Amino acid sequence: MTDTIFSVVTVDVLPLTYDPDGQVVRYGLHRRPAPPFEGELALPGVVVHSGERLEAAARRAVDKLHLRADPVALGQLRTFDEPSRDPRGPSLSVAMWAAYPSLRMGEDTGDSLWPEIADLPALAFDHTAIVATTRELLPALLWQDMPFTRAITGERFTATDAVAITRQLTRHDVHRANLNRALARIPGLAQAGTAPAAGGRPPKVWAWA
Amino acid sequence: MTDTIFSVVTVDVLPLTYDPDGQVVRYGLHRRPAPPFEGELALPGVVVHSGERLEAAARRAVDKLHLRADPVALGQLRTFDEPSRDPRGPSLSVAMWAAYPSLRMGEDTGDSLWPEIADLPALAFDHTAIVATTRELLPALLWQDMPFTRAITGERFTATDAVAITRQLTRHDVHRANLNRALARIPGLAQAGTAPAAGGRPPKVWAWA
DNA sequence: TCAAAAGTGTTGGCTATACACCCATGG
DNA sequence: CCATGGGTGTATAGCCAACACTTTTGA
Repeated sequence: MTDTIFSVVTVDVLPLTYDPDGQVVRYGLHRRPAPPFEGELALPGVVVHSGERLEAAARRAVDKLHLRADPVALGQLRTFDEPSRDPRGPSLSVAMWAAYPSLRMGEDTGDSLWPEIADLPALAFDHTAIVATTRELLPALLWQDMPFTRAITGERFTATDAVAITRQLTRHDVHRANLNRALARIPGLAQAGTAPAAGGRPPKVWAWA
Repeated sequence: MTDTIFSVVTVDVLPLTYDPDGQVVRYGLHRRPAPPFEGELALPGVVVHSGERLEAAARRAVDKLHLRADPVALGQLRTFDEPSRDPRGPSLSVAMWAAYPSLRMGEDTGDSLWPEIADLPALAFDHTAIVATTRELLPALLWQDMPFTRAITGERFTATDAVAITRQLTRHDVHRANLNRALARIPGLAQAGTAPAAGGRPPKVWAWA
């Protein structure tokens, strides 16, 4: 083996989900069961097998979260190449997003951890930097990349959900009225009645075609 | 060697340059000197060494163009993972852009080929698809990603150059007046007199800080 | 009937677009 | 002094942010 010619490539996944109860966008972590960084928090990642598709590797990676649910959609973010990112030796890491249907925290999430997207604890490897960098890419995807958006929102969502998702991913406020008008211009999105509300006017429901 | 754990990773580079004489944006190709695809046109690419930075690999790759000039700036585009993209076996390819100062065609380009960005001949490997996909990412970089933009335009450029670059990268028309106003709002860009013209009013010169 | 939550309407400002017109140069 | 190419000004439309106001529900 000419060891300079073969590389270790990992896929590190940013699992995302929107929790409509708390109206919070969260990302998934697990505690590493083995060295290096045993016991520390990390994004789910695997070494990519030769010939394996990145999406297939990402699906293997998220198995580490031990969820019953599967990601609805996956996509590429960017590739990290800092040679010292893994103490075991040089590796490349392709960062990908994986959007899940809404998960009931605790009940559906097992031993995985789901901090809010605004929170960033210290993580294993260079995962703190990966989260910091890649979550800045998400505003460009929301309401622009439809597979991503549709997977995050789910098939039906209220205008209030849309406001919450937008505010958390873009980190600045949106006005409900203006967002509703923006949603009306998105092809494939249509109004579908209203949703029951707790103590207020029932919000508009948007549904994907 | 556990052959499923190590991957072949290549960097394939989209070398870009703006030719102010013809006012054309071009990308660089070379004829492959060896199998596979011997004699066919291809993007310059190399196998990434273990522990090598992607930018370093990209700089090695563009050596295949045999240019005297070096790229002014480089950046990542996306990663291609189709397993059959190379007949020698599965590999990943990280596509990167590399922006060159303006090159006099023929004189500065040696045996490399520089088609206009709108042209896409049949290329070796999956390079036709790589060019087709990645050139769609360039409109998002122009006038947004300053290292990219500055490297493409060079330190000084006329308003006419700006129109030509924009039209070719975005594939739709811009009006000179409006583009000039947009440029005026870009931090770091300032007017710097005018350039000699051939048979018309001398165009405004823009210069980077 | 009130508070809470959300929809609707309206305004002002900004940006984009298109066009008309004016200006500087070379021949 | 004319053709050429480029700058400048302006009108219009569209979009966006902000805010006031109205509507719908549950208590």
